[in-house]
Order: sequence, then C-alpha cells, then structure tokens
Amino acid sequence: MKPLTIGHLAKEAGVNLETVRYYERRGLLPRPPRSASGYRLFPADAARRLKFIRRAQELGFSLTEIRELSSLRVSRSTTSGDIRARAEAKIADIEAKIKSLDSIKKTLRKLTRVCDGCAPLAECPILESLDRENA
Amino acid sequence: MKPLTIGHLAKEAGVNLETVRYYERRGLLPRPPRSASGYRLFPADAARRLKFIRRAQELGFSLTEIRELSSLRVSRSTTSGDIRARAEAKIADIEAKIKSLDSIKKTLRKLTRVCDGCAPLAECPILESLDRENA
DNA sequence: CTTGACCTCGTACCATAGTCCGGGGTTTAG
DNA sequence: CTAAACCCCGGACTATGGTACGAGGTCAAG
Repeated sequence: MKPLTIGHLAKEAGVNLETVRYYERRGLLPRPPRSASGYRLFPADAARRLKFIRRAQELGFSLTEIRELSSLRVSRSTTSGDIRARAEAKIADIEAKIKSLDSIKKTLRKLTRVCDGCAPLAECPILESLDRENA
Repeated sequence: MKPLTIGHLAKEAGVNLETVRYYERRGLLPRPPRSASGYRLFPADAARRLKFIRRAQELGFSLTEIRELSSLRVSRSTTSGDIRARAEAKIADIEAKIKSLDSIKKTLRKLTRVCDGCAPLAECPILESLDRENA
C-alpha cells in the first residue's frame, strides 16, 4: 500500500489531476499527508473514494450532497441518533430516485415492446407515455 | 384544456418562467403556437413535460440526454429498430443507476443498524463501507 | 384611457463543476 | 549534471444550466 502521487491517483481513478485538487479544496477528499518537498501522498484507497464521488454524481448528487453523504461516517460532535436520522433521510431520497428510474424504465420497456410490431419507418407511434406516465 | 400562458405554465410546473423559455431554446419543449400578439400558448400537458424534465435532471441526466430520451418518441427518419436499440441502451443506463443507488442504500441501511447500538457521541465507527463497498 | 400585470426579445449575469496556464521547485533517467 | 517528467500554487478560463434585466408591446379592470 505505498502512497500515490496525485498524478498516479488521478490516472488510476480516471479523473483529471486538477479535479483531485478541486475535490480536496471542496472537502470531498481529506487533505493527504505531504512529502518533505510538499508533494501530496495519497493512501491507496483514495482512488476508490474518487470513483464513489463520480458514481454519486452520475446519480444526480451535487458535490455538496456527496460531501454530506460521506460525512455520515466521520462526524464527531454529533450523536449517533443524529447520524441515523440523516442516513434515513438519505435513504428516503435514494428510494425516491429508484422509484423514478423504475417508472422511466417501465415506460421505455413498453416502448421497445410496441416497436417490435412496428413498420420500418416513422410509424412507431404515441410514445407520449414518456411524459404522460411519470407524474 | 384551454392553453396556458408561459407564466401560468411556469407556476403550475413550479419552475421559473425563464427556465421555460430556456428549455424551449434548448429543444426540450416543442415551440408552442402563439396568439395573434405573439404570446406563447402552451397545451395543458406541457406542465407534465416540465416536471418530467425536472425529475430526470435529479436522476443525473443532462438536458441533452433528456432531449434524447424524449426524442425516442418523435423521431422520424429513423427505423423503429433504431429507436428500439436506443431505448434499450437507455434502459441499460437506468438499470446501472438503480444498481448503484441500491448499493449506496444498502450501505446506509447497514449504517443505521450499527448506529442503533452505539454510544451517544462520536463512537459510531467505520462506515468506511461507503466507499469500500461500492466498487 | 390609463395603470398594473403580463408578455415579447436579446443580452448580461450567476453558480457549479471543473479545466487550463504558467512560473516555479523536485525527482528520476541517461 | 541536465533534461524530461512530475509536482506546487494561484488565478484565469470554460461549459452547463439557469436567472435577471430592461426596453418595449398587450390585456383586463376601474
């Protein structure tokens, strides 16, 4: 588990080097220890953290929300009941997202089934469902 | 089903009026018919469309992706097989998102269970799982 | 027939999330 | 020992997704 320089970390996680610095500034990555000459030395698992951030972003969480999500583990100065409540709120958020995704998915599924029986060109009709169903 | 002016539509959908114009420019809303004096007259269901756009955004889709998603219905000049393939690709995207959300949710669930048995203060430990599990 | 609330348009401005630049020091390979 | 490749930092720049502004036209009520 030798420490990574910022360049290696960035490459491993598949992000821009500047993005790593940016996340550090924004508090999404703990500031890593430095070498004698000032180079950042990241623990090997920092890459996993970066990937988590990326995935969470794709799921519609802002960097601020992701920081909150991550801080559910480190927080001193809060009671565990408090953490629990915040975790439950996040779970509810997530369940709502899953529900929305499911309903869009169902609509798309229906769409592919309809298309199966369609004429080659632009006949494939009334996929109005897309905005009609997901209310 | 009397048509809505932009102001009423915006209010009903809970978005800023300028946002409606913006979405129209970006091609996310069809340009509506106009009154003699040039006012936009939106069909009543435009509000549903706006809400769909908002929901899709919260799920991590960009406006461009949302336009693609919606265009799965209107597209002339493509075969239905083509539409079908694109719909299936979107379904796969969505399933991946659901999986990620599920894994984050599971982690948070575990967290609340651990917390239940925790001391009041900052003892609540090692929720490392957050980035450790979702690889 | 004017006042206020609404609409038109174009343009300017804002926040978020990066990304790039450039002057400087460091480290490594030849 | 020097050149290439890497790192530092601050600050400027970009793209996306809006939001605000202002000059002007419209519409409904008193």
